[in-house]
Amino acid sequence: MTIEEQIRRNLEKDIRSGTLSPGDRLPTEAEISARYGCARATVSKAMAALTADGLIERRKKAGSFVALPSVRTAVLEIPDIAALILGRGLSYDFIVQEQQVRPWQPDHGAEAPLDGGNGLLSIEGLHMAARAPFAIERRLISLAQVPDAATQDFRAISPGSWLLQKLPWTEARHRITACNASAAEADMLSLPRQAALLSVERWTWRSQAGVTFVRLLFPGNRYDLVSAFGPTTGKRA
Amino acid sequence: MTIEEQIRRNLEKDIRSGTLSPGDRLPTEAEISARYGCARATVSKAMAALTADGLIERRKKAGSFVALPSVRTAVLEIPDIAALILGRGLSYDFIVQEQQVRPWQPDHGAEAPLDGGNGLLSIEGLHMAARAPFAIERRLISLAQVPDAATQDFRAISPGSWLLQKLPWTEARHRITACNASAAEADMLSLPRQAALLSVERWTWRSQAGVTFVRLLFPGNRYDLVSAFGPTTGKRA
DNA sequence: CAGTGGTCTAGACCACGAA
DNA sequence: TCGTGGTCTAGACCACTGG
Repeated sequence: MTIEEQIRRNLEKDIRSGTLSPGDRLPTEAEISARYGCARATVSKAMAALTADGLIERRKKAGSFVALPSVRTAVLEIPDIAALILGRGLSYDFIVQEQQVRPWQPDHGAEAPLDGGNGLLSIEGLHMAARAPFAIERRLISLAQVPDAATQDFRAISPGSWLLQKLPWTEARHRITACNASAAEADMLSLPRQAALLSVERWTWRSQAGVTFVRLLFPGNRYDLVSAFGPTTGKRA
Repeated sequence: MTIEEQIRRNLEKDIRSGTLSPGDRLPTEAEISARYGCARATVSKAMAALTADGLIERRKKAGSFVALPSVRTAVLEIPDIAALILGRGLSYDFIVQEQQVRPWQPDHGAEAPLDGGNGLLSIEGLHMAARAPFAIERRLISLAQVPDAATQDFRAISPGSWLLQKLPWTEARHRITACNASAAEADMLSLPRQAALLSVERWTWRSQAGVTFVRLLFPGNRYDLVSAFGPTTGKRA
């Protein structure tokens, strides 16, 4: 256990247990370094980590204080569907039901416009787990950003998996809602009419340019979004 | 702009833009410090930040490499409902519909058992926005962990808000699903039968002890969980 | 074995901002 | 003003692990 880790854990324990309450002042870096018999830089590193985690706030001249948790955050893991299904030991297939190039339309432009210069590839398909329908996918891909998509065969690999390896580092924004299945959607998923669906919408971009938009519809009771987390003040992404 | 920040941003730009691909080797700390004319500790700090953000992986003797993003994460903000509604400029009320102390039962014990030593306080209520129903809340509170809850009047303040200020630093786990409203739930929320509801379940604990479990039911189309985020390898909480 | 990151030191200077 | 955190330096030693 490094000295930095000792300092960080001791302070964190006092904060999480309530020994120190929001607003309480922590010792100065100089005081802590004296107590642990270490350099101030070591203390600084420990407290920087606590700041990054949103546990404390630091103000020059004033000192360090236990933060007031304002917004609770939950870190959801959004796995690639193919990987998720295969990870459960089930066979996976993606069935393309519609695939066509369309000119750009101000469809989902309000939230995060796609780069529509060369048109958009529109794909509708079905994710299958063990030959049974698992989720509906409706996707738009910017051909200006991903020209290769026009000639890619998405029967071999789902658009999500393909884009993930094609553009490894992207940023995204999610919107999660619930909706009732339309007649067609219910049929596709082998669900009763009006069944509750979990809708996950994702806008993805790279270097400020909109790359893809996708809406995934899951049977509401079959797919769980789960998170482990903690409260933060929202400092760190 | 600090030197550390320059180094971090330059590397991050190369990774996000694809100039550097997953698996590519980055320069050593010594090389970078020479190029920027700074101390190695400064480079180390910059690369430690990239590691924390999941952008790179570092192995002794081998070097630093662009990470392969495995799991996509989305950081959802889970606001306090009262704060959320008031923030929209609407009036907020919490209506308690049922409140009783019950002995511990192995209800939700499988996921994260509550500390049931002194029994559990069971609350069912309705969050109201502008006098209209907004969400159903069903909650269990451990009286062993929060004895004051037994005598608290939750007509003045919702259980969620009260617990938030009573136990500022807790940890939680969320589960998000969609379900069809039961007849009673539809009536409570003034929705048609079978309406799709967004269900947010939260287990909260503090210092390894289960504090509370809550299930919130929102009209699926009225409440959006939105996140801003990016891909990570899941290194940092 | 030897290169690499991980950690630490004892100092330094500076910018901020509360008193 | 001057205490505080923010940053940086030029070194050091060590642990790990790939070659």
